[in-house]
Amino acid sequence: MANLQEERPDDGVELGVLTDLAGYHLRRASAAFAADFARVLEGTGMRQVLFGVLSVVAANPDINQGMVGRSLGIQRANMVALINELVELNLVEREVAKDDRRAFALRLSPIGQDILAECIQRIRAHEEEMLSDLAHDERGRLIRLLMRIEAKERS
Amino acid sequence: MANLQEERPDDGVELGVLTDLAGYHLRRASAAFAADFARVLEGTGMRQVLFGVLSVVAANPDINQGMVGRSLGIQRANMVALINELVELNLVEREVAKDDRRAFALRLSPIGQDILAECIQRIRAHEEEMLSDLAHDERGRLIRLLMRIEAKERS
DNA sequence: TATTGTTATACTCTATAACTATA
DNA sequence: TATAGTTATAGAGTATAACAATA
Repeated sequence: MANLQEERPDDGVELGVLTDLAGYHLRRASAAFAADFARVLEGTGMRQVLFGVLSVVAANPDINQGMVGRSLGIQRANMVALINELVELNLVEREVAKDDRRAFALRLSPIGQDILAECIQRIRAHEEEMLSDLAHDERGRLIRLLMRIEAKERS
Repeated sequence: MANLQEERPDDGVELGVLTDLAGYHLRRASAAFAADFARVLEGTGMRQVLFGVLSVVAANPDINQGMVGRSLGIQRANMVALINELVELNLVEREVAKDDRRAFALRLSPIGQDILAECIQRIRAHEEEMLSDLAHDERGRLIRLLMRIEAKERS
């Protein structure tokens, strides 16, 4: 890994060992993305996590909370408030599952589909902006590298 | 030997539009890193953020809180408790700055230097583990890509 | 006036344990 | 016994506004 130490865009402040730690840069890049994300979704009532839930529910009609949570790395307990929020916003419909009366079957409402579509449009523009310095093949390469790191997670 | 880790709890669940969003994968990869990080630093009393502060203070003796915060993207107000914590742990020494009586000059204590060294050792091993699937040139490429995204952040 | 550190505050995200009702 | 959803709770991280001392 060639000398990253020489690339120091900060105001004279050295980052020390952080400079060449992937974990640090992952954190900062992720935070940079998230900070702008809030601005991008302003007015839609959506947040990063809620959008994630909408996306998974849209792609898996009648999925239940637990499975949504597991796919996104969200605890069962923390899913409750998120789903309540989406139901109260009339974005998600929640019915007792026909095959398992403990579970809820989740679906997007028509409004939920509209909101999701609107968010997707904004988010695609946001990605375009954040990744504008990266060539097209670099973007794909980045995502593939990130997926290999995600796969390393231990439960 | 069968690999038990192979069992993915989100089997069959589609992520929808998230699948090819860099922001999503950034978030998940960053979370994967952070989750293991806590385990790696267990017993040292350190956390991701505290380690970041130690690293910057070590690299910039007599730096003040505000500059540390700015370099790491931490608000002034939130730096207070972090520095207090490090001072109470006897890892950081805090003196009124000679050239500016509003500010504190921060330095690592001898113990702080030891703890930092210990953390660096563990973190390097952690990085090695998390990035074991990536070739050496891929790791450098990943960090460079991430730095270009960080640079996109708006203040 | 601007800046350094500070307090107070609030919201989100995350993590755990214990409960209920079904399976 | 195990699982789906729930409640309660607590700890972090993050964000803003306002203040005192100093520049």
